[in-house]
Amino acid sequence: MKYNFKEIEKKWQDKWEEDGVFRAEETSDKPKFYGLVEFPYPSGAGMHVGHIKAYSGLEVVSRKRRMQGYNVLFPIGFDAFGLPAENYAIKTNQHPRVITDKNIQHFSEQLRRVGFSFDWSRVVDTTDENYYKWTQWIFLKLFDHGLAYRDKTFVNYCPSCKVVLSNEDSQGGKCDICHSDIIQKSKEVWYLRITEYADKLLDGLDQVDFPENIRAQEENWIGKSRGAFVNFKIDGTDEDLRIYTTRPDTLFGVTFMVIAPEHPLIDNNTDKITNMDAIRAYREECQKKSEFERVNMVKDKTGVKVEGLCAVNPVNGKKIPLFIADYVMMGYGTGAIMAVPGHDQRDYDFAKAFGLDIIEVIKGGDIEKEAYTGDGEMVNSDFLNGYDNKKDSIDRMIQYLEEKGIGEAGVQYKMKDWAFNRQRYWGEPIPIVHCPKCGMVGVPYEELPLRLPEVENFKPGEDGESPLAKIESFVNCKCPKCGGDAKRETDTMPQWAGSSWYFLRYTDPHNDKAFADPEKLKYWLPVDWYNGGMEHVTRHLIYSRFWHHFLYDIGAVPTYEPYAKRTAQGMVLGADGSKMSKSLGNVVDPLDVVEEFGADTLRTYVLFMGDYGASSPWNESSVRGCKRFLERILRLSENLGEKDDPGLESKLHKTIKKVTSDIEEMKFNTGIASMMALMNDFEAAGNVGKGQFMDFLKLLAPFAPHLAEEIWERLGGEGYISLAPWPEYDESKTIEATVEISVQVNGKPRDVLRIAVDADEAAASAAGLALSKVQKFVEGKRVVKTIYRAGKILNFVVK
RNA sequence: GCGGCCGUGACGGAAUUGGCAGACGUGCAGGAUUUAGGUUCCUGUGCCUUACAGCGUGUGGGUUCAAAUCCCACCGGCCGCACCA
Repeated sequence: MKYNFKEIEKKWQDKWEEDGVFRAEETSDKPKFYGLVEFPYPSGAGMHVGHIKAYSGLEVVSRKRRMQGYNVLFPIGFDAFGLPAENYAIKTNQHPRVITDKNIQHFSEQLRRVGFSFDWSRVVDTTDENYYKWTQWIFLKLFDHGLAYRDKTFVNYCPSCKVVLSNEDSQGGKCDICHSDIIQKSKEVWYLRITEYADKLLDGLDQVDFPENIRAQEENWIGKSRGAFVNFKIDGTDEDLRIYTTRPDTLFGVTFMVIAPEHPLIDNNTDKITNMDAIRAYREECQKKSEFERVNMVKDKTGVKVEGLCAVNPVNGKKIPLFIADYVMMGYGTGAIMAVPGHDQRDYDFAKAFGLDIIEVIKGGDIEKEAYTGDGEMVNSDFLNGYDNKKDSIDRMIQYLEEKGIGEAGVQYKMKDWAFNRQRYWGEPIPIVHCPKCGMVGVPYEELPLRLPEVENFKPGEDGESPLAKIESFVNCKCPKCGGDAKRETDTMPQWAGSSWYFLRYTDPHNDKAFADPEKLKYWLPVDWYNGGMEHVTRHLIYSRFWHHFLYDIGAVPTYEPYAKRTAQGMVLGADGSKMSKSLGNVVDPLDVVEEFGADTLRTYVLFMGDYGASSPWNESSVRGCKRFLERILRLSENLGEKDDPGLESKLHKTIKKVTSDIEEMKFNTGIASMMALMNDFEAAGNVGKGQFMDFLKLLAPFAPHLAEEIWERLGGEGYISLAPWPEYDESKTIEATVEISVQVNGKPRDVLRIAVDADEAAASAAGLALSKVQKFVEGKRVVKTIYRAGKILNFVVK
């Protein structure tokens, strides 16, 4: 019979839907499995084959777990707030709601046609007011606990999108949405105090199963360092210049100090500084430079000496010059450093450029040539002389600083507080009222959701002002506290708000009394396995862990960490090996593949194409190869024997074992390969039993479920194969009675020997020596040693 | 600079407690069936060879009976962060 995948796929998708086959059970005695994939942003472009690969991994795991008797929650939803929909709305003069609904519908249809086993009764949409009500609720909780605040500082601003971006959203100085250059702008915006959770976010990594690269990337992003704060006196003033250093051991090597161009020390001492003109000129230069040149990472050190002020090294009373330079950032530490040119390459470069002293305080390098950043014995360092810099000197120095009251141990983080705002329409309104009398007041919880008002024009204001600011009926309100006239906050939340807690909502998506029933949270959490993209590690993943830790602290969720295990899929590249993009014209539309080859082929191919965690290029011939595999299965199903072939028994059991473990390890490619190999054996044997074949079919079911259901039904299988018990393997049957082992002479393979797995050395050795190909190399020589590993190898060492 | 990782046929990729390198798929070559084939089936396919042998996992060393796998040095590539004090 012809492989009519269109008919088969439609038929089973409809049946699954009708019977609610993939609905998670509310109460169950089964063990639970919560598998989570990153819900998509429903763009106008529709789904990408990358989405298919991203979801197929846990799709297969979830299907297998169902067959293994788990109560599985495998949900899907839509992260639908965001700029693309809004920009499209502006362009086409439609409401973002209309566009978003259309896109969600389109995405849902595509996902259904691939046959994903999502529980469609639990779909969440972050733009639904019944959902964002709770996003606002969590924000208010953060606000009530002092973790949401406003501050006027320099912010990352995208002039093209006209929005303020967080550090996470402007990595590399580029806007994450449109890739324009980011500029620094002084503006008062909302922040979430994620830095308060830096240590908890680090500690939590010890409780979860994250791969090393993800863990390292998060640690790196949080960027914790240990060191000391030291106060340097500014000569002739009563001001202290406070610095942070990770190298208090080198304090005797300080020969100058550098502060960031924006450092307030300058503005506080304009009367004493004698070269303010030069300093102002340099400050301007730096502001202009930051956009273009900082991306290119200029190595040349520039700066200006601050004339009229000088600093005093607190450990030896030496007067040292002070500079402003843009290699020191206002945003890290205290915006000021002690410069140790002998042992820091940047300070060294600066010292060379400005002709400053370089003192060696650690032996081991040649400071005539370059800074020595290694470890060694202290010199020129008074009470530290002779000690090891690392082992003893850091602690001794910190102790000294603390005793004298001139400094103390401290830690710093690279991570900054989360700039939490967008000056746009299509986002959750921030539920805060600005009252002239009471200050910032949260919208009362019972008044949530604070709905997005209808507006005529979604365009943002020229100076980064939200479109909501123009809606007087929205802006003007009464203060919830005092009842007086007040104004609403008009910024909306960033894209990442809704996704920071969506996995909680899936446990109880229709609850209108709470974001989820505590009992249901207790049952389903933590997410057992979360798969998503590497690009979200320093954004969504860290943000949602932060929210979850906070919710845990206020008793709103039962687990400290939200995700027990995290994995990441690799990208699907274009056939030319480059990233799929419209401009390169190498984009593959998953629906085209479904039309031409079928959903089962697509699903099998995206998992077969390579290592799941790695990127690999699309290859249509290989897609065809996967389809051939499925066709062969269908053909063989029409030609089965009633009795099982005993010769295939061990091959079948080996394959069951392999596929069972490969799915858990996300080694889908080798799992599929082993099923292909079994099919080859089946065809070669020619008399596969129906029972054997049906076991094989169950292995196939998570990958190609439509075809598996169809054949299952034709063969008289009971119920849905999707819910049939996963085949068990018998360990004893995976071991064949005889094996082929390599027979080597001096480590070189010379022949193979079929022998009983448990043959002893004497028997193996005798049989091995009898082989003519082995004889040839042993003849006339003396066997000095025989190495035999049962079932693996036989090696004769001869002389 | 810091952190994570990789280097295997024409291609995607297997093989990692060290034990027959190249599973599986693609591609290619030859053959069969077919009016025809982006069908199906069979055979072959790391390199050099008629064969035997020899050589082969980025390069050079090392450990070992045995190395794609472990160690050292180097070369090349990918990803993330980055003048982070």
